[in-house]
Amino acid sequence: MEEKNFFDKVYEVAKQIPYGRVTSYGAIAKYLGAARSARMVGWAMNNSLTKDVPAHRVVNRVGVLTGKHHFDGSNIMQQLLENEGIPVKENQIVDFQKYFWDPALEL
DNA sequence: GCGGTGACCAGCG
DNA sequence: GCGCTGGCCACCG
Repeated sequence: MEEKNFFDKVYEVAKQIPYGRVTSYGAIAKYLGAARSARMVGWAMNNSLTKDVPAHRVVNRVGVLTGKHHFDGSNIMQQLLENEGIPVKENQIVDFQKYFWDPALEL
């Protein structure tokens, strides 16, 4: 029961991302105990797009909206982040480290 | 049932 | 200092 798959864990963590905060694939992967599996985290986000998971709050380790291309429009991901008070410039989050939320650190 | 792929990250040359 | 390769697990064809 508690032993969910990697995907399910990613969904749970992504859902726990607080408002106005962002995290990285590596942070989630590391929290799950597999920092080297960050690739799969991104793939999980791809499936999370059809779920209630705020995938727009998840970016790479440098704060770049790598997955924006997977959203409906082109700047949808950026609009969502700015709507939460997170400044985004050139598909990159400004002061990313300031808004960075580490699940392994706060959970 | 098997092989390839995927929104990445970190180490090594 | 920069560039490339390896690694991890689940889903798609």
